[in-house]
Amino acid sequence: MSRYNAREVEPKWQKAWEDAAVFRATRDRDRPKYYVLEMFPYPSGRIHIGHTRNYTMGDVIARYKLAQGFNVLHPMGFDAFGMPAENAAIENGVHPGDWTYRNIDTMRTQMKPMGFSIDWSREFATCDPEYYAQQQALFIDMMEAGLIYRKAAVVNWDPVDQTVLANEQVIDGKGWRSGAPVERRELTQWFFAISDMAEELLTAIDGLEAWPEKVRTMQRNWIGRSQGLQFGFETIGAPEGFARLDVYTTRPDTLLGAGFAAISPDHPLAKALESNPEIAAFNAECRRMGTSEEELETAEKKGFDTGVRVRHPLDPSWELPVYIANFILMDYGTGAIFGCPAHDQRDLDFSRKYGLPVIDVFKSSESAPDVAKEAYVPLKSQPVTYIRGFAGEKVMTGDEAVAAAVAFCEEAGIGTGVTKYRLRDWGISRQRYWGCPIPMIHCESCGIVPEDKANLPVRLPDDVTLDRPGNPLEHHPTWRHTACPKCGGAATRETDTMDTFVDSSWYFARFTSPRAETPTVAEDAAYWMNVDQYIGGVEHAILHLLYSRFFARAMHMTGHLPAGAIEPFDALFTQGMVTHETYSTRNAAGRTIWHTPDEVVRTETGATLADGTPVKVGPSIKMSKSKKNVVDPEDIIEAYGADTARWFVMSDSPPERDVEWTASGAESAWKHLQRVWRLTVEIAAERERSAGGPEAAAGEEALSLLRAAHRAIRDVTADIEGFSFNRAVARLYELTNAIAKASPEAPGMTEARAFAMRTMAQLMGPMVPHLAEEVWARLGGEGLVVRAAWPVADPALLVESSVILPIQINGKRRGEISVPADADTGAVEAMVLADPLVVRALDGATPRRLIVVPGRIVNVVM
RNA sequence: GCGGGCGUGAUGGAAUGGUAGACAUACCGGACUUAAAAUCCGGAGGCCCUUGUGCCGUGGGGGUUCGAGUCCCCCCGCCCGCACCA
Repeated sequence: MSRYNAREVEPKWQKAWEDAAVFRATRDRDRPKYYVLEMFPYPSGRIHIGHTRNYTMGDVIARYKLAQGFNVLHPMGFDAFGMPAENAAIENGVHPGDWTYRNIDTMRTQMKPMGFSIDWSREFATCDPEYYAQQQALFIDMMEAGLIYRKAAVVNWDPVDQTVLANEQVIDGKGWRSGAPVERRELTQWFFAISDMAEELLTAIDGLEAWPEKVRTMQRNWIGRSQGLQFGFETIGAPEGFARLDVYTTRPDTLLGAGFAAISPDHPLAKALESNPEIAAFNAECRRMGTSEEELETAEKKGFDTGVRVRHPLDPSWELPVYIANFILMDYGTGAIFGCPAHDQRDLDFSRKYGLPVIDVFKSSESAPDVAKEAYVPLKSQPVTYIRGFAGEKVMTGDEAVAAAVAFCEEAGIGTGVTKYRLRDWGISRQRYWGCPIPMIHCESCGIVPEDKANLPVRLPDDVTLDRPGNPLEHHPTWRHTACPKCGGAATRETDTMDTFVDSSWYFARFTSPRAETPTVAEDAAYWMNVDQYIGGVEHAILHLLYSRFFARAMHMTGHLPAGAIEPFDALFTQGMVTHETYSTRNAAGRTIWHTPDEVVRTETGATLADGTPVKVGPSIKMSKSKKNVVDPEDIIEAYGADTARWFVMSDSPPERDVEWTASGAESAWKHLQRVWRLTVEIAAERERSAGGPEAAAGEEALSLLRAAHRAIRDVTADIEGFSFNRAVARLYELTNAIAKASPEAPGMTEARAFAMRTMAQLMGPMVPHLAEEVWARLGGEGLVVRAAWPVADPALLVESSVILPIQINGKRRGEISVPADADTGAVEAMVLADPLVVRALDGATPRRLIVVPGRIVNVVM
């Protein structure tokens, strides 16, 4: 029997799809549209198996919706600006653009044999001048709409390389290349005013019903709306101009538990005190830390007593010390707090360290002892007993107490209730070459003015030197010199480029009219938006998705998107990552050397290199180039074909969960597809033999197979709708087993088997499209299976005549009973009570309860 | 540190609060074969020399319920994000 030859079959059908332009998306008012999008890749070099999994998921949805009669848009592009291209340029002397476009070519070449239903005519890369020209136009429009401004912000500065470092380039407080201790430095930067939309972005989350709850929760927490009290401490011994110290607290109810006040090292008061050399030194030490929140929060808590005192707002005779503390963020609230150690673990740790008092404000109940071993931090919704309250009842919830405290303080003129957000404005300035130039011009007489739109794009120069420190655009000999678009005088260009997150914040809208001379085209955007199904990694749950939601609103405000598209992603699915074990050895210098999976031989006890050197097997983590734990899908395609790779990544693991890659899985996927193929050839031969003969009516066994096929239609459809691809695969295994077990000579079986197998071709088509076409064609399917309408289960073939109910006695399974499917509860109860098993168990007694869950279970409670 | 998630046989996993382990991998046995591969058929959570209408079993401990892998509380472990990685 001939083997299924993926190498021949797959290109054949890919050509057939291309010739028929099956995946070309064009506006068509007569068909409902469906826009499915996977987060586009960064062109890092090669596709890895994680991409394969991601795009196969999108492809299953796209092909399924196509079969359901939708006009499907399924585009692909490249998120092509970013640091790796510059790093490659520095390390290998290649131009970032050459490196990027070469990678894009490689990755496209790797993706095409996968047979994805992508409309490649819409492809673009964000580094294409045609794309970033429109991004610059958007920037100018957003500027005019008041969504962009400039302010000073803190960056990581490498004093040796004279460059700004990304957080990931700061390792243990040192620059990754220079090894020099990183400093914090202030630069004037461009900002998007996303925090102006904080409330809108927060409340609109409620409407995102087809988003995972966890992503909605993360976004809510990120925006971090809090209600609290802002008030001013009267200071004692503070420098000129600091008579008041404003603090913000979300727990004003704990004011009488105050132990100290603390300010950020970046607070103006902290800076004003730097004439004291000790304070200057402390602040400088704090500023040696990186800028990431994680680093600030996990660093050892340190403080410095400034000597300044503040008066407690409720008791002017009560003085509190003011510390500078390294864990206070200048960006949140007022950059100053009061510490309540009894009810905040961090404040407690701090108080212990510096010998500050700990005063309980409330307890869990009237009788609870006064304890201060551990900060008592109950949920704000939980009622507690106040022992040092000053407003409201003795027993109330934290929420009630906060409201009462705010009301009291407003009444007494101590402070005001305010709503604050954790969300900060989005700083987009990057002092790098390989990004979208910010289209602004600095003119001595006109100030900062936008470039004339007619002059867009502001192109990146090709001739740059990346091997010297600093921003390449800044030290390019001519690029920055230009004429002021307003007065025509000599002026200089902005040399900062945009954060690459900007590029990915509107690409989904660009796909609706990718070649237009404007960012979008109204009719196209109105027809195709929103993205009906967006698919991507959960690592983008916050930033990318939040920025995109902001951008969609900004694009609506500036006339580039319709009002209906301000929430651009109707449904979101976050797929898990593909992980793999890591393998490492140490070299003579003790440095860790990583090894790829194909360099390593697994043994029973561990792993070794080919030469027998023992290898340390590390945990299975996200595949990354740096850890070398990557698997190249090309190897699998070469050995087994694209369908095998697609089938494998869809089977076994639920798509939202991480999947650990193992080599054994691919071969079993291939075996299964071979089995489907053998059955197809067998059935095709049976049909040929019986051709022209009288058609036998379907007997009981054939009917049973038809029933199995219809159950598969019902279940696979539900599983695809619910993103349970692994279950859909299991259902298809069951159908294969049913077809294989059916006796070919049973009456009517030839056609029943052919029907079941054609159904299988349709149901597995979204996952293994090439094999599906081949099966479909061999068994008399009409046209291309990719164009065939999705099958519909016949309800008459789904009903069973009887069901088997397990019988529980006191919650433990003791037996089962077969009852007619249409028996009502009373009839089932009677049958259960008459069952010998139950009679014996009851031994003449009357059951206390009899629970019948129709179609599921019976529980007899004695 | 903060926010979010996950934890089920040897393995990947299945299970609207209702028969735990579907389906698959690996494994064991059988058929076919000179043999092997491939293929086909079958077995299988653990325990007991009590084989039963038995007991135990979904990271650990507690709770709600007629009934908990699923809901609630506490704990442990792992993973993701933390604003200049994409």
